[in-house]
Amino acid sequence: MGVADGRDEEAARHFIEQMAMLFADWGFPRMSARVLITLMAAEERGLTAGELADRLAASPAAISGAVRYLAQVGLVTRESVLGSRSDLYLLPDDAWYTGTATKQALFAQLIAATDKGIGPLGGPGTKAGARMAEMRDFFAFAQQEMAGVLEKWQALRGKPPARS
Amino acid sequence: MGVADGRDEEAARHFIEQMAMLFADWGFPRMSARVLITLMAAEERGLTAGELADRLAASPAAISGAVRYLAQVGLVTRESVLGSRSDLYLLPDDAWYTGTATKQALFAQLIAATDKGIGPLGGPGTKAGARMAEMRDFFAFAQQEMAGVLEKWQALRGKPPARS
DNA sequence: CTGTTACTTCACGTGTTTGTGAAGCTTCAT
DNA sequence: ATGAAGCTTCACAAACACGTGAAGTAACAG
Repeated sequence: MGVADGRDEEAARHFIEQMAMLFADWGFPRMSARVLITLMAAEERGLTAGELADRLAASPAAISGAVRYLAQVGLVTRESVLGSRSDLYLLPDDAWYTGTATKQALFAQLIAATDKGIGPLGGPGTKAGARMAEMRDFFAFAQQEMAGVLEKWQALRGKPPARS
Repeated sequence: MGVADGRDEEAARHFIEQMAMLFADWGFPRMSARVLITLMAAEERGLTAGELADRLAASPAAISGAVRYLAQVGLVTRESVLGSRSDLYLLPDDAWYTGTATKQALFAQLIAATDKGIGPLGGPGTKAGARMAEMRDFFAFAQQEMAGVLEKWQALRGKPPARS
């Protein structure tokens, strides 16, 4: 096959920017999103900060900040290269799992907050209280189900390969 | 029962602001989030724009904008009151279902974009292409599972009540 | 030890998002 | 008709996030 087996740098750039902006809508800082997608779109195993700056035509400062955020939420890993001061940044294998799991924390916050609100609103007997209780239940349900979905995915895709 | 059966306006206010900001993190415009939670926390069946402006100490303009957004994404309904120029804004019964379903559209966009990217990156045979393909599969899987979760919720909670 | 490379941190300029005040419409009351 | 209440729209001001340039710091090379 292989109609499209030469990489089209021009199109790749455009694609990266598109995807990155989609992730930005999803809540990522813009440059972090760009770095994330650039790593994903790289043939290399990982990229250095300098390479990222090059490919994105961005300042080292911007890369630094972007990478810090990504590392914090576990979507990027640092690997120091011997004999060079450049670290290599790479995506963890379970990037999507991690990314989604991170969102789970927000759910937990929401559930906890909702629960605390029922009292001040007059208790579960009031309309307001009842609405809050239902919301809490919905999100608790969703959270639990999501966890199940992630497990299912790992079972389907995450396990089989395991090649060294 | 009834330890907390008087509504504590002070605490309620604080709670509303807290929750609203959580929803804002989730992607809502701030004022829209506040309106949403205020409606949820109200004993009344619905509130007018004026009442919302009062309770939130915000300008009518802000309410107007906030409500427009919420109506657009289906999280609020307008009901005109006879003999008054004020419309009543209320939450649809399936607010959470709707809200979550709305997010599904973003997933679809992401999946489509990812799929389009595989070609420019050199096809599914390349590392980059393979990564994109896996990402597409992950989100497609998640999307499908989420739909199942919503159905399950409706079966559990949505159906039973149906009191007039 | 000195120089160079590569990243990080800091202070600033820019653009976007938010909410306000004022003016304009529309609908009900007189 | 005329008045008035209630939204909505518009133009602007404040707050914030973003990314750049310049200065600082650390690590390897000679």
